[in-house]
Amino acid sequence: MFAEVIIDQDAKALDKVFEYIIPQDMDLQVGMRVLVPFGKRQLQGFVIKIKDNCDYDSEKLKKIIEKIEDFAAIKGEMLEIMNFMAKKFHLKLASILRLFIPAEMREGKVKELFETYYCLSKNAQINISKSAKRQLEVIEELKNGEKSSSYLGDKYGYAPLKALVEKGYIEKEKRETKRTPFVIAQNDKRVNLNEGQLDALRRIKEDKTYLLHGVTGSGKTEIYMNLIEKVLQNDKNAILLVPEISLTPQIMSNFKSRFGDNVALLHSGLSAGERFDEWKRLFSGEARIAIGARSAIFAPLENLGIIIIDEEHEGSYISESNPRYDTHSIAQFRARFNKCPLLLGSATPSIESYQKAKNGEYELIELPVRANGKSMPPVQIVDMMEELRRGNSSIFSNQLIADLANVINNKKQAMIFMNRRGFSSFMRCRECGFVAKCINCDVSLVYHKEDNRLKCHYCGKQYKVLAQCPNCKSKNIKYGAVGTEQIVQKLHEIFPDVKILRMDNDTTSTKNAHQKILDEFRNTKPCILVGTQMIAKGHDFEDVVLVGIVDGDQGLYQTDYRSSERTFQLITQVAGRAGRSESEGKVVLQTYSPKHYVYKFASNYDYKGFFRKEINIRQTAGFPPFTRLLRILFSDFDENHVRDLLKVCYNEIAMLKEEYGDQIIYLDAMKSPIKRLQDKYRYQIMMRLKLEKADEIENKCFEIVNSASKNWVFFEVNPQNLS
DNA sequence: AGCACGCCGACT
DNA sequence: GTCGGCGTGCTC
Repeated sequence: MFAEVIIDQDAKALDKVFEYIIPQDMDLQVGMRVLVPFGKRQLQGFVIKIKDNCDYDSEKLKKIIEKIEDFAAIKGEMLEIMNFMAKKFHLKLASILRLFIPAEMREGKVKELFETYYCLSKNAQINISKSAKRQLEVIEELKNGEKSSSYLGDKYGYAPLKALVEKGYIEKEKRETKRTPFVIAQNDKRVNLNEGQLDALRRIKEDKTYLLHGVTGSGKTEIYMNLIEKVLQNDKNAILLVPEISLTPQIMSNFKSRFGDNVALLHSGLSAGERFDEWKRLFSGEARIAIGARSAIFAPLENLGIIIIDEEHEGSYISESNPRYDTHSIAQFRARFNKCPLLLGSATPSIESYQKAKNGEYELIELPVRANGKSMPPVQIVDMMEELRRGNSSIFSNQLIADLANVINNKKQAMIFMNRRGFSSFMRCRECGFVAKCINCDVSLVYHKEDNRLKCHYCGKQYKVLAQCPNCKSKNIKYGAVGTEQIVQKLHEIFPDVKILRMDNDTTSTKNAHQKILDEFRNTKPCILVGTQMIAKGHDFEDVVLVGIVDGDQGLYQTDYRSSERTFQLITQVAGRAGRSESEGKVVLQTYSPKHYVYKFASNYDYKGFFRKEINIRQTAGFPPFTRLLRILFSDFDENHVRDLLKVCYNEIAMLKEEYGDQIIYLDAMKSPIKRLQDKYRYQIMMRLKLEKADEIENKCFEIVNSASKNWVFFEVNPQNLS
């Protein structure tokens, strides 16, 4: 018998099947990891197939040395996923397989942690002299149940333990320790579902994809819990994906208290060991619900009864580094493989998903009202251009300051939101609000400090920096953005006696910083919390009565076709933080483009209106979901080398135009916006394709690039942000 | 990836 | 003459 093996090395040259002889006495299964001779070395590999005959020269075949584990770490379904991903995302097989098992296993340090426990021996006549005080104390302690050796040793010393064992009064037990991450379990508070929720529950049962469009606070989580409960009752398993940023202790403990040890939590706070333990609990069937960020889609569960992606519009579901994949398609694949529902939930679905729901590709379920019956807080749009004209050139409008003062007087709380993502910034006229855009692409130009130029990230066209506004001739032109730090500082000047907390990437780098800031905020009144996107997620603070969005435009001119969509999503989400309880809430939205359609729809919480407008624009401008953007990234230490390779590939791809004509809407080669990263020079080919032949063209491009380059080249479809 | 083979320059 | 540089090619 022969085995097809993928060598566990992340190199292009090894990205193929190698065949080996299976020794007579070895009972090998597909999906097992093995040690194989490879040239002069011994390497680890994954068995992906077992067969009777071999395709390679049988003289040259070598024997598998040994199995690494006695079980198949990669289950059958995962191999299917591997093939799917390799085709769809153009990835190396080994790099996909590595996603399926915890890092802990791969390093070759599969350490099962054992801990010794002590318990009282059954029917032993205990007779200890009064002088052995410690021993008596140990016996007392053990009457309440078993205790770990480390605990007892620490408390009483090891000598008494040893003595008790020798006398046969207590017994040792070695047990594998499950480092199940500690979560504070709350009471499992069950809520009565409203009619909308019940209807959703009834409908979600078939082998298809559902889009649950439920306004903020409409009780989506409760639906998820009920669906998962039903799945467990049917002896099936479930995966729930949440954005990393939403994996707060509150959310986790909600699920823990509802489902107990059935839940395996996979989040970034876990140590490698903890992650491995949770993986094992899923693998063995001990845990049947995987909850985690995007990589939890690879949970080693079989017989899935449902897959849920919460906040489906979140960009973090797309992996933008190393193995680049998008979670939606993998979830889709697994759901179809298991013939179970895939549920996408969001208050602000992505344009792509909503379009699919409109097409009938997904089934749309709507929850138009909040579970508590309350309406969303009113949004007041403040025209910052008008403020400027009135002589207020600070970052805060008079309105926002007045509202903040009011909050402080009433000993309530406020959140100030700063949308600052990415490192690039656009150019804007301070007088008239003009923003420089590319003539070809109608996206905002990015200001590049190092060569003092404006560039279009979609077509690569460069422009001279403007000294004067072409619209109003003003010279008051601004580049760059305000940061959270600056906001905190300015607020301090205005409200010197008020506690102001900051929460962003800088202040939450340490392990529990996140929680600490939130706890402090919860217990301080009045208080202002200033932060980035991370304050926008699922934290309910009863006394937050004001949400201020300092610069709504930050996201709007982020130079990509999704910027309006993201801005809408963000405003809706941030607004949802205000007035969660009895107190009335309010949102103040500052903008330099008060007439922009995003603000009109967002301030009315009109998702459908926004969708109609946005989908129209996408269609007219030829952006996804009506086209496919393709980015091929080349990088190498040797700049001449990348440039040559780029040229060769570009020329060959350009020839595809003969064959495909206007199917290729746009094609160009350029430097990548980040020209050098980790000492490697980066160049890219950008393409925009019509959908009909997009797969075909993409595959041909891959073939061209793959055969021209000895290194791996990265393909990205509809990239989130270009760098 | 990593290891050998191989074909060029400069050293005891 | 030989030692060692790294370019190229192979690993079932």
